[in-house]
Amino acid sequence: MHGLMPRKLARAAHLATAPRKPPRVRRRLADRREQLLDLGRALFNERSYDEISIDDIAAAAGISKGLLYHYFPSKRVFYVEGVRAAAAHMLDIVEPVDRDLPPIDRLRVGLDRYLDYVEANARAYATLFRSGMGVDAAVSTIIEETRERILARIVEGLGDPLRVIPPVVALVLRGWIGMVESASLDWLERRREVPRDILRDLLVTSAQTLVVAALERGST
Amino acid sequence: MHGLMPRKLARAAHLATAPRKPPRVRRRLADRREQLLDLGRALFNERSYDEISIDDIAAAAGISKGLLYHYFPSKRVFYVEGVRAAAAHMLDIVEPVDRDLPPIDRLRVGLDRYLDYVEANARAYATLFRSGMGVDAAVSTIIEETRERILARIVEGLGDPLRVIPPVVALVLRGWIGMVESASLDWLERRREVPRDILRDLLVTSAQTLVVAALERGST
DNA sequence: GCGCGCTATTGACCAACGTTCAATCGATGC
DNA sequence: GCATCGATTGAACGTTGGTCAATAGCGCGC
Repeated sequence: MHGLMPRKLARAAHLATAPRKPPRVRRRLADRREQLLDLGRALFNERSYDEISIDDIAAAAGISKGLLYHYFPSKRVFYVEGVRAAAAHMLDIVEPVDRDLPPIDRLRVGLDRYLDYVEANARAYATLFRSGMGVDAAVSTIIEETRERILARIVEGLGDPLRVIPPVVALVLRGWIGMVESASLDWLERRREVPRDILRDLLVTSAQTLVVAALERGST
Repeated sequence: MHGLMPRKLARAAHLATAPRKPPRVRRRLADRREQLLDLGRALFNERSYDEISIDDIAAAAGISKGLLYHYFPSKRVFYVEGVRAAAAHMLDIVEPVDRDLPPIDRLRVGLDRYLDYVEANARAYATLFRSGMGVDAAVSTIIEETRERILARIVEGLGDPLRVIPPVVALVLRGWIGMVESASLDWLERRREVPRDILRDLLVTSAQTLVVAALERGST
């Protein structure tokens, strides 16, 4: 597919009749970066990391392969940056829960927002959070940090009764987050069997019960 | 390291004095396959899928690159096959729980075995089960099947009281498995803070509490 | 309005990778 | 000993991630 036309001839043809080469479009740095990240998120939602080539990305973005390396030092970094953006996006959606609500209600509202996100970004959620981990250690780090931030919010919401969180409680809460994640993924495929409200309430009461159980077991 | 000696000379020398070209070693098919899978498991425990090249594997095994394709049709299949073996291995270790024990004890013993496995194969567990998912859809399938088989055993162990498992209970149990997995991974890095027995008991009582809560919420 | 510098953008290039295949060598049965 | 079968090799190929010098669009000073 390469040598159909001798070099000189090709160049001559180009200069003579101008075979409709699409004009260069210049963009601001931040613009392009964001456009590329958005595109990356879209692409990586449909196929996995190594099923998508740099050429695919460049073609889909309508730019040359080399330009990608002007914005990202490597494909890995590009991917990781996309994951980071997605994680931040999720945290943004789940974030703003009224500080005045009682702890349980805060948890319930937070979980509702979380499920909103999961439903709206089903594939993104599944591929980025569940499937992305193997690609790069940095991705695991991002996911762990995201979990830790969620944990921090919950603990903060727990508020008064516990000045210092015993390690057992932290452990159980981390486990609970894992439970939320896998139950959500599961629920995505079985939405017909279990209504969303039930799932949400179940997760809330699970958190309560688990913390209580942990306190009984762990502190004594 | 290759061109120190002109070709013809090298060949002549070979015919004359035999410059110690390592002799071919022939192996039975099953042997080699197993050897290669073991090696793969070892390698993939240390570095991720695309950090390890076919050449690396071949070199580590002391065979030529081409031979790998005599046993496995592709690198992906090779990797997936390794994951499958690891999953089977885990199920084998956790499997044989006395059928006569009361449900709770069965769960406790099973969890103990599970933690045995997790401790013994820490890195393998983390990389294969946590990080492997992104590489191939087949890996996700394997992991899901493994979870489903564990779930089936637990449900079977639940025994009499429930003839038919309500979807809510199944959902919660799947969530619980997710909790076990992430709590285990977490615990691996915090073993000093939380003793193993506490974790195990915590998970057992979690299961109990969760099922009870699910039955209360879901059936009514 | 004009050139000039800055940099976004390109396309050709490279090394490395996964994969294929004809040729070879070793053991095994006759 | 010889033929046969299959394990084993090494060279080759197409594709991929990544590099680089050259180019062309844009904003700035004049």
